[in-house]
Amino acid sequence: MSFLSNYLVTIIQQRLHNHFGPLNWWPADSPFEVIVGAILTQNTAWTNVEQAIHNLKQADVLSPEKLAKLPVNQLEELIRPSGFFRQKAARLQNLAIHLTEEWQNNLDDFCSGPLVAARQRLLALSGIGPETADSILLYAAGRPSFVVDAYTRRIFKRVGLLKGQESYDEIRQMFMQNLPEEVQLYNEYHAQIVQLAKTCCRKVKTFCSDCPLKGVCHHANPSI
DNA sequence: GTCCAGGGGA
DNA sequence: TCCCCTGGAC
Repeated sequence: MSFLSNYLVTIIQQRLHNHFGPLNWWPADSPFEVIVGAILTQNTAWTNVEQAIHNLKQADVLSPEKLAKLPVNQLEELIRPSGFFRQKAARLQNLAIHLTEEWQNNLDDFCSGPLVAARQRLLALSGIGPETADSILLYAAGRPSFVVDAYTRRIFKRVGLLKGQESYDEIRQMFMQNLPEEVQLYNEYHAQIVQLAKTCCRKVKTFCSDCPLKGVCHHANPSI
């Protein structure tokens, strides 16, 4: 990996941290709630997910045992605000049944072992792709697996570090090969990326003049 | 009222 | 490539 990638990946994290301060993700009361949130937030704004999780708490079904037993049409109604509610209800229930039947609801065991193996175990489940798997590993299990999302792609393409055709795993490797393997660093970095994407580095209406990456990013100043 | 943002599967 | 869906912005 080039010196330039290493320099940019590192300095961007520092800039974002200085600008936003520590963000202390993931906002949840338990590891299982993180897992549920990771599935519900697929292709969905977090505000919609909050309502769905609120509904699950109100109904007192936010545990693998209860989600496994809940009639799926009831689950669909509870999570409806998060969108794509039919597929997400099936995904959640499938995961809850898997955890209950194969892992005795022991999330530590489920996410333990070599990182590659734990990641494969997650990816084998229906409805868990790379981003959801890495979110669960990082934010529910506290394991050093960098999360890549649409925001990461957008920001680092604008910065000039990505062309746009890279695969998920290539981008993940770019971060992991250029950063020390620290859970807290991965945790904060992804949170900072999301924060930047929601404030300055939005999809269409950008606010480059307010951006903490001014001077580093091609988008704000194509002459760099 | 229309549009927009946003992962995974087939 | 297309389908799955919502709340919020405009």
